[in-house]
Amino acid sequence: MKRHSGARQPSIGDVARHAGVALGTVSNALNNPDKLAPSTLHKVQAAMEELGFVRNRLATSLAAGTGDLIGFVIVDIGNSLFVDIARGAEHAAKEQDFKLMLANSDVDLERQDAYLKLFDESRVSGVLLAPLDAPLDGAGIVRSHGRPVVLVNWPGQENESCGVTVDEELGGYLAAKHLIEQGCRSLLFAGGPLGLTAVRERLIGAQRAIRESDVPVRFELLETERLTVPAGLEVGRALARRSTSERPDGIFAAADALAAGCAQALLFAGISIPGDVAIIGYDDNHFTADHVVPISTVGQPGPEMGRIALELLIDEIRNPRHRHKTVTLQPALITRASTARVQERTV
Amino acid sequence: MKRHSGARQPSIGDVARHAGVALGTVSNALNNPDKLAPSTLHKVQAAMEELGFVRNRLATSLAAGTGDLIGFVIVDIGNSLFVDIARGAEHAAKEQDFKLMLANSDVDLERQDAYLKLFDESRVSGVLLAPLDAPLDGAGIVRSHGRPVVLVNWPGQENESCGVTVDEELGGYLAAKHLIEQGCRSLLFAGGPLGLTAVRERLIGAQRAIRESDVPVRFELLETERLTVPAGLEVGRALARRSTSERPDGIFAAADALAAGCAQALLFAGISIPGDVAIIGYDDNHFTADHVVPISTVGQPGPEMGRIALELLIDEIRNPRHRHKTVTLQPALITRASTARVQERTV
DNA sequence: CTGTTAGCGCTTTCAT
DNA sequence: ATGAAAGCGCTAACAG
Repeated sequence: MKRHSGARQPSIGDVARHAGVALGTVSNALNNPDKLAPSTLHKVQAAMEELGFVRNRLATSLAAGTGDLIGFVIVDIGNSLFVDIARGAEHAAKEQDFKLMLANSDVDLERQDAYLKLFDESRVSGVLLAPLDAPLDGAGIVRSHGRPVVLVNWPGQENESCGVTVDEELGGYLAAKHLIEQGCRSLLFAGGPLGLTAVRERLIGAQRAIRESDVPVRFELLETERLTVPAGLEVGRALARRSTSERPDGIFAAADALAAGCAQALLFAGISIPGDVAIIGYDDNHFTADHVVPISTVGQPGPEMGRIALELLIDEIRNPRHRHKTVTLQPALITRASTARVQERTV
Repeated sequence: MKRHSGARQPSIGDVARHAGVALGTVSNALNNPDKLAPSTLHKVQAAMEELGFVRNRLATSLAAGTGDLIGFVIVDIGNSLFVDIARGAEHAAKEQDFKLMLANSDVDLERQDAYLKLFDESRVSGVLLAPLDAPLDGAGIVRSHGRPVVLVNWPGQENESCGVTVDEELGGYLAAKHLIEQGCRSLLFAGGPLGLTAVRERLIGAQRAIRESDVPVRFELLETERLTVPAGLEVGRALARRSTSERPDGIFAAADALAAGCAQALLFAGISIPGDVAIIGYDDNHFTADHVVPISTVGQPGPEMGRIALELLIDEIRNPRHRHKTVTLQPALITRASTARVQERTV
């Protein structure tokens, strides 16, 4: 392994010369190794080793007209759901011999579009997009014309692309139903802004659970500005100030961070969880399990979302008779101490 | 914006024909727009728009021999420190007109090397590497021969590459000193495995703080198998079983997750924090601030690490007289409720 | 500004 | 297996 400081990197031509074979043979050693006699193959590989040959993917993909790269534009790399999705996608990519490159749009539509364009220009075989809760009929998708795109955590676009989603309404339903089953009779839904599709759907699910309940359940909606710990603290403090009778006995926070903040404020005020009030979050972020009072939540199958999204993408890449579809996965209720109430259900 | 389903994507040749200009003029429109008359520039841009032209970076970089791509291989995309670093790097990259692509090695040396190779083959201008705490003299660095590499959260290699690190020893010192100043006289250092460089350095810093203390402080080392919440729970439970006199009054956990688990177990056992025992973590992971008892910690300047690393990398790319160096940043003590003890310092 | 051309490193095909 | 050659889409340099 020699040092070629400053010099041009060796090409397959150099390798061919060094190994005393034809240029085409080196190309074959790279792409159709079994079409070569073992001895020549070895000779070529030895030459590559000695020269420190590094294949040039730019030239390879340009000449071949195809590649094995997949780009994944992620809204928020700080969110454990998307990290889980990325892991699942990477696993699946590896199995199909595709390489996965990530780009973080950081909840910024402009950067999302910029990265979509980058992947488009890089002639990736396909792109995975975990989009913002914002219109993607703009430059983003348009730019990707002709290139397969699969939406993750977002429904596919009619005749345009596949999508993988989780049934948010069901998640909301499960959470609220669980609270009711644990004996809660006065529910508070905290979350927002309601402009967010996911929040709205979770709310709708919760309301359905209440409608379908065979015991009467009071319901209250508290819209928050954000889905963060500080927002949750605010909710918790506000509730702590209420009289016991006016306080809900079950809280469904639309996100774990919100639930965590809320729980913290309530505990601080001496209100017991789940004794006085049960609380459940959403997303199964890693920290909920590690809370003093482990918080119940609704988990999304991140790794599976990533895996399925990638499989849909590869099908679109390889299968000429590919048909777009949206796969909807089911969230799972994860019960922990924060909702472990004695059953108070009336007889 | 027409659909070219299935058809070849338009090239600059197509654009030239469509706009009625020379091929070279289109190339200029892309690379030296100011060398064109505004009217022709417009004509070309209009043609691009109409044809849905997407520049081919493969061809561009291949022909030009250079590009504007930087690859970042991250050990653990689930760790908020690295996410912060990535954010800082992305910011800096944007300012210098470089594009940042991410790859997650997921704490796997094999995948780390695979991605380094991928970037190498993709002829990126440079690569940022947040490496495993494992030898990188192997395929990893070797593969990257000739291509600038900057190590993040790891010291640069002698005459090989730059690095950006944080003074872990200082962090350990600050944490232990803080506990002592808060009145702790019996310290426990929990963390491990001690094979991890960072853990070892934090430990050494803590021991120095004790040596330098002008009051006698007892010290105990408890090596853990991992730096996780479950490991912390175990530590906490073990401590809870001890008699009060044998229990330390200050705990320095080498990582936040460890501290969180430990705090949880202690609180569960009815031991007060910081009343009976103060506790401090390390890393400033987002969840420490959101604990019931907000946990003190030592924070690393993630975004700045990323920014500096990228600047070092760009200097190496552009400046022929570049000299390798390792920049060491300072961690910051972040005090919260978990160490807010009444000063018990003897007179 | 035009028109042309060599060449980036590779794939692919063809005849030998 | 070889050797030659066209072409992928672009840059860069040239004469006009």
